[in-house]
Amino acid sequence: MALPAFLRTASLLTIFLIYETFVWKKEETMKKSKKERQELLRETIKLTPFITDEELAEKFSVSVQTIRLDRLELSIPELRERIKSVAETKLDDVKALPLEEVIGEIIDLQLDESAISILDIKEEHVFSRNKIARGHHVFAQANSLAVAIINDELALTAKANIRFSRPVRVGERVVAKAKVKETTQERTIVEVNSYVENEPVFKGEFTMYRSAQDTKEGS
Amino acid sequence: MALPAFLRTASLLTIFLIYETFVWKKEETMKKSKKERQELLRETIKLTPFITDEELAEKFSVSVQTIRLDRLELSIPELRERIKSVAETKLDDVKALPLEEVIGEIIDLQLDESAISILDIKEEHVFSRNKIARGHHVFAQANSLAVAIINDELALTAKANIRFSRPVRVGERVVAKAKVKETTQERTIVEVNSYVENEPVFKGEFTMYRSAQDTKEGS
DNA sequence: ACTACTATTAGTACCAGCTCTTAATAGCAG
DNA sequence: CTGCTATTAAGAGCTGGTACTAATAGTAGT
Repeated sequence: MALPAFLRTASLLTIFLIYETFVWKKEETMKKSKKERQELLRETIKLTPFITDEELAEKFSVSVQTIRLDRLELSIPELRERIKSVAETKLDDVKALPLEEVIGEIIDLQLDESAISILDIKEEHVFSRNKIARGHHVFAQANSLAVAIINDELALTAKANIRFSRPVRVGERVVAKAKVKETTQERTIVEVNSYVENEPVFKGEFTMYRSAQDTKEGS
Repeated sequence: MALPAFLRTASLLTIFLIYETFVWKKEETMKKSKKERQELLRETIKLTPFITDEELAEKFSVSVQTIRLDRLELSIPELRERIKSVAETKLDDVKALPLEEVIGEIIDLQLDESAISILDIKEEHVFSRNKIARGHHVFAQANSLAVAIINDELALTAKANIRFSRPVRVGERVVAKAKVKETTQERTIVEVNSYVENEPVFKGEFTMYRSAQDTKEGS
């Protein structure tokens, strides 16, 4: 993962968890020692990189200057640089091919035509009992692909008709191939077929609503 | 596709290609008309969003002010805003990752009869652009419930027919109610209806294979 | 030729969010 | 009481802008 240095050691999961919560309580009333504060500072910026010195100062109940001194000592770049490097790794990712809101890695994308993504089934995708992938992961890969293929501001899944033709096991690589079957003004029908080594495992027809900013449901 | 507006119509591949190349020749010697220039400007920023007005001014051999007027007319945000929105979609990616085991909290379970689960839609479930939940989360909740209701060692989703009837937004609580409709030796048909405050948002019919230790696919 | 209008350019004041530097102050340990 | 660290403050300067006013050039219409 091409993450910038100030983010690199954070668990991605944690990032989002805390990023989400975002309820910035001041770090207690008691003042921390310099070391403690700097450690927390480092964590804080790692978790919520888009935070100004001023906000940090308030959070830790110290002056802005202290925060800047801390950043200097910890070699943490300023906000705008942090934003920029996040944005840059984003562009990197575009190069590397994996895409946004997508489960699975998109390896080919012809907008409004066809797309291919792969998903490696790992332990976290399967039932521990039998090592068979939970269906919703395979569905999510296909659904994500159906969303990604739509070259429009908004794409929402309205309907889907799916069939799992054989179980997928841990270690297997699912290749999903999406093809646009039909396009009307408002909706697009996308067919997704998923395979493990050329053997079909999943087939789905997705009716996607496009653009119309508030129509049906979301994916 | 959660790309910022100023990027939205560009091919991702193209973005990086040109971004990479980055050899900025001045746009000819001849001055273009306003319309031509603005069109090129829009393209240029789409392809290389990290470009300052000054650089653009040089590229088009006009003054910085003209570039700013153009951006104003074209509603293209300033550099720092552009960088920021690219960075934000990057954080979306991080946020979008988790899709755990059992989705939703099961609050009632009558094996082989009915079941209810709730899922609170949080930031990580939605598209940041419009705060609408990604379909696969709503699907996953229903599918998980369909699996849980089966009183057997193994339950795999074989087929599903689903429909999203209205978008679910962040902050809303989805209540999924599952009911067993039909049971034969090998398979069970489960109907799941999901609501937000009694308003239907999702409906699905799941055909589940039970027990038969290796039949169909996984959920 | 005069007027109207568009496009372009210039200049000023202001902003966020910094960096860099100098300097003052508080608190504590030896 | 001295020396040291930590903290805070104050000020200049930077980048990449926004917002606004105003001057100028060129072209078209009458």
